[in-house]
Amino acid sequence: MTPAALASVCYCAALRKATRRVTAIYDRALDKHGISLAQYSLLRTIRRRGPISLTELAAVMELDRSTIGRNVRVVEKAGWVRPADSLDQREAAIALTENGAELLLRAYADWAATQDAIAAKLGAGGAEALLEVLAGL
Amino acid sequence: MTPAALASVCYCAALRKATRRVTAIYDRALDKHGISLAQYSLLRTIRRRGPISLTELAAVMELDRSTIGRNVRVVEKAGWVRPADSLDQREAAIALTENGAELLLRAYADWAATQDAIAAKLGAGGAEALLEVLAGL
DNA sequence: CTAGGTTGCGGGTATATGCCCTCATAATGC
DNA sequence: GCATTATGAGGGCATATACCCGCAACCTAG
Repeated sequence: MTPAALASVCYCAALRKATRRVTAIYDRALDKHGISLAQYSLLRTIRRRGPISLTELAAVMELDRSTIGRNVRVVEKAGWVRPADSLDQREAAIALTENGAELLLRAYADWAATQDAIAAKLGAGGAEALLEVLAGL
Repeated sequence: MTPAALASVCYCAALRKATRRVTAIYDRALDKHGISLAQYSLLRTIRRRGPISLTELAAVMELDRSTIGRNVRVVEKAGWVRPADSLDQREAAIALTENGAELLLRAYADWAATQDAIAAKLGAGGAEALLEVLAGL
């Protein structure tokens, strides 16, 4: 049997299914703050990388530039992100607002609790192992 | 340090990023057949589960019913899927067409090669381990 | 200092995804 | 047998995602 025949389960389909499942868990935990996991992740990245251009943000998050543009538009409309100054007139640099920073603080406990729940489900060492495997993909 | 503080990397964000990356790899491999990984996976499930209702298909794939409805509409328009008979008048049962079955056969080699490439990247035992971990999520 | 290439974004288009509401059909209780 | 409940789809709405194209601003050769 070839390896592929052995693995009749598609790695990609399995990844996608697990991602949907896990995303739903985080989304439910963050729902009371009016934010999705994708948005929480976006804001966290913006907080860490300070004022940042859309292109650089896209590179960091490995998302298409246009995707970043649209996603940022949503959190900007919500008041969590604002345009930031930039020397390059082409650049649309953005930064976290006070409201955005406060939201991240408010939501942190729920995010962390979910992290712990996932880690517990993965068992001892499983969480680190998962992150390592995912990073290798 | 709490477990959450240790794991400053969000499991969900890591999963989502890896899934985007891997999906892009499969999508590129399947592109010459005019099909995406998501569609390939959908067709494969329809082939295996024979004529099936949208609700059952949604349950099997763990997707929202409305999502399945839309995704099926796309592959149906492409001629890979057709409506099937059903006793329940409410049900929209569907089945693979000849074209759909042939497409799956044509695309198989490229899918399998991608599977092997991913397995190689994961190393010995890594692939099985990944599937096991994902199934546990 | 201008011409041409480069880079940064936005918009158009399409799929993928989920939630909610509505409608039609089935099943069930009385 | 009819009223109520349950089930199956579909449509509206919103976000997430990618690709391509065009425009504007930069930058660099000459």
